[in-house]
Amino acid sequence: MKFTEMQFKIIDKSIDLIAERGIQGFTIKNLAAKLGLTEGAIYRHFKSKEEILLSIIKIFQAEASKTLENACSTKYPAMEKITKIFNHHFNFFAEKPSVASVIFSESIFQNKHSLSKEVKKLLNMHEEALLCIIKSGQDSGEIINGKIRKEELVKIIIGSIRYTVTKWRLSNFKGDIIKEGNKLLNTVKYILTIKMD
Amino acid sequence: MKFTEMQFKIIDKSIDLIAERGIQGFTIKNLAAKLGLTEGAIYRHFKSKEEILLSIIKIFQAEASKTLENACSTKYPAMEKITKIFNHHFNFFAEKPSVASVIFSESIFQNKHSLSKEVKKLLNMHEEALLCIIKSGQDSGEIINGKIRKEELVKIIIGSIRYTVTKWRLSNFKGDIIKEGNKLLNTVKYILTIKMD
Amino acid sequence: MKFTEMQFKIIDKSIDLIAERGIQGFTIKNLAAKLGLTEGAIYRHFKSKEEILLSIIKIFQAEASKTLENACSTKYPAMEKITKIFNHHFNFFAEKPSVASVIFSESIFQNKHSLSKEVKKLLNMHEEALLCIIKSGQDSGEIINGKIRKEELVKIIIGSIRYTVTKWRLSNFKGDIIKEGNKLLNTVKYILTIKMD
Amino acid sequence: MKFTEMQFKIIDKSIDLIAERGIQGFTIKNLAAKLGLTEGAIYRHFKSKEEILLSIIKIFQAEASKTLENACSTKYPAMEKITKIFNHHFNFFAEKPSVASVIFSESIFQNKHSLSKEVKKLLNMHEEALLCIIKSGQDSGEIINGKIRKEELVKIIIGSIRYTVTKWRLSNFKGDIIKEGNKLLNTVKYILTIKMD
DNA sequence: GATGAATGAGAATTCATTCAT
DNA sequence: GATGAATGAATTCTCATTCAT
Repeated sequence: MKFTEMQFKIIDKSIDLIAERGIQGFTIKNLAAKLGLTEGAIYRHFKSKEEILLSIIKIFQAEASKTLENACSTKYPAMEKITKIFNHHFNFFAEKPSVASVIFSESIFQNKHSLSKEVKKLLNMHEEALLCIIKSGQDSGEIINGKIRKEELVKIIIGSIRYTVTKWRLSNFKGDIIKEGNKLLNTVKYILTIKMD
Repeated sequence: MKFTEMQFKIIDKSIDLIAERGIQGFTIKNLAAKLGLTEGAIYRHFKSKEEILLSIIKIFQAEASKTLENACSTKYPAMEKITKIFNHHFNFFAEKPSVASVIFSESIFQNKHSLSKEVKKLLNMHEEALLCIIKSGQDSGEIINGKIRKEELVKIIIGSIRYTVTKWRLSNFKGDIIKEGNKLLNTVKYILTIKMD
Repeated sequence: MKFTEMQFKIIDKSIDLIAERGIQGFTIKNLAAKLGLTEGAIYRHFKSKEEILLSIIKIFQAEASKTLENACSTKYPAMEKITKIFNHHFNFFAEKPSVASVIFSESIFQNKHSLSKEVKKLLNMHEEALLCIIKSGQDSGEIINGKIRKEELVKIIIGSIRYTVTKWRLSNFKGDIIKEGNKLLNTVKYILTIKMD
Repeated sequence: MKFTEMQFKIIDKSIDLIAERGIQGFTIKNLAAKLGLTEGAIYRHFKSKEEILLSIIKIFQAEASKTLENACSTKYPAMEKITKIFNHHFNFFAEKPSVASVIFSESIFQNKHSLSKEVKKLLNMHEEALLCIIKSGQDSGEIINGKIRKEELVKIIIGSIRYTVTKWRLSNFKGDIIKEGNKLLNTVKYILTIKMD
């Protein structure tokens, strides 16, 4: 997946546009206006609108794999790894709120099979990374909560992150999302390390 | 908010249609076909497409308020209340998977301010009910986890429910969502009742 | 041309509606709303929308022929007859401004041949009556202006009345149209009676 | 108000279309057919149907101001100016009968406030030019009719022109409108120069 | 690479009219 | 007489895409 500079620009503006006006506002006309181009020009860089959407997901995937790839294999303590993931995500959203608007809106990509397939892949990447981290933490004795299955922990972690960001988005990005992320991180850490009776 | 029989039918088919084909597939033409009517006929029952979407949210709200209204005021134990909410939701989704496709897809309604306003209201209703239940549980000593702020608990509970359902939807409703709900419920119960050190 | 009470009511409201919203706002739906009826009900009284328009012209024609019929045959002085016509018209418009909006808007009826034919008839009725009056006035020596052909006088009289009313309408019926009518009448009288050199 | 060549073409055909079939026949579909284009193509040149109508009036205004602008300021005799105006208008209508169908049909533009506002402006332009000419003629002694107020003279002149053209239009442009215009001009000249007693 | 114009399909909505009740 | 629901055609406008220049 190599993109030209112009393609990156188009993807970027597409994300902004979707964030602002929803999938229904994501039209070639609107996109061209945002880019200061004519509609035809966009087709020099992408052969269809669907390909732009696909590229958005691919970018997200690439971004995610950069962060997650070594998530499990490295030897850092599990808690440190989780902290890193939290920080990375919330910092990223704080910097690019429009991404936050798009990345958790799977319904946007629901239309075409080719798109929703990739969305699922993206979701699974995160799940697997988290699962692996938790497992390694359990193995090392760092995560001592044994009553809760790791699959449930993953649901809770990903779910609460998603919901926190979704709420932030629905409030038009009011409030400090990084602070919110930290609060959530502490809670998650606490849950992961509570002693069994 | 009183709806005629026909309006209910239209709303119902609209939810199905959105579930199947996304908002982009939610066209008056498709809807009319699903209803076995002509396009014009729909406008005798709703004055615009937006009004149909609004009505969907209103129905969700009405449904929610029926379940949540007494959530806090009644004297049942908090755990019982939470169990009830979990059961109600997951049973509902199991019965009407298309609702699950729509209700957590806020981006569908992002287009128009009038719609997103109502979506936020719906979200807040659930938050407030849960907050109230947790608070009452904490007051009664039932929920003994004092280290975690109730706002964080709410995020975790709602977030994990939403994510569980979202995943189920993305898998095309494969698997037993009720069983998934129960597993999640147990985890949540466990988290709520862990002793502090 | 006999109309039932309800038909009169429909015609009346139709004129109002056209006056308010133009021909394009003259829809069965709007008309039904104005009448406090359903759309279907109107078809009990008129078999088509075109028939309503036709009836409007017929009413205008009937009204006109009542005023003009004896215009020429009676023995009153020409000036008195003209005064009467002026007064009658301007009083009528003052009372029913919406008629003023419709009666000089031939383009409204331009659509269908059956309509525009009747409009022409209405116009001719007025022309002939005036022509006849002027001729009788010239014969009796009352109208002494011999340099101007009576056809030109008719154009001037009808044209200036129409224009006066059109301007009044475009100003949203502001100002005293009866006073305007009197000023115009005096001018016309003056023109009709100026001595040749 | 600069128009592209294509915009001019569209405006031109729009005038023709309205002349032929009334505003109710002035549909984008009909217009596109007349232009040999698809409906969508029109929207590359005008952003709405209303904008086309607005442009028609603007063109009329521009045309009028070209003719009227110097109407008063130049030093030619008043009669000559009036003659010029008459000739210009009647020649124009003779050449483009469809314009005659549209320009005096204010009710066509009655629908939208933005349109009727401009129609009034157009009317006022003509009134003011004529008023100014008559005043200058009275000052110079050329127009010696002192008994008739200049406002009434304007009504008579404009009204009779309008009516003459309207009748010609209703007769489907039969007869020689230029000859009609000349007859009217002579009459007007006569009225303007009759001696007071 | 980009523009401007065009296309053809399809969007939401409105319309006059019909008809069973 | 009137209602409410429906129809089918038409309306304005938008869309993704194409292509000559």
